[in-house]
Amino acid sequence: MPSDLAPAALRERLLAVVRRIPCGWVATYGEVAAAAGAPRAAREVGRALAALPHDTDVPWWRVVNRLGEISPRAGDGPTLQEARLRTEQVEFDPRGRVDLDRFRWEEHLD
DNA sequence: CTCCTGACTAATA
DNA sequence: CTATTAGCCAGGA
Repeated sequence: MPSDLAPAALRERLLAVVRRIPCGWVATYGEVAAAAGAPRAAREVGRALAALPHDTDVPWWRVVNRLGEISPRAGDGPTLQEARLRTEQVEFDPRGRVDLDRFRWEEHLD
């Protein structure tokens, strides 16, 4: 597998993976990176999502961290992300976490 | 070029 | 459970 992709190309590939996450499912940053062929690019996933325009077609809200939590980011809170996931029938624990055993999207199930 | 930062993870303590 | 350390890698100053 290609491990040395141009940074810009990698970003597009990561976003392409996110676009494939079905409604009602979530994926972790590490999963998205691995599916894109760059298992060490989890941080790049977060950066790519942060740079998305408001009118993007990329379902950025379906990406959570390895614990099933909405990763805290600078600025405004993650309430919008949680609301969008709830709209898709994704459930949250009292701790504010998604049960990855039930809602984690795995590429081979695509 | 170096240095710092971060929507990440993993391993310890 | 929390705290610390380390590895990671693209961007920005």
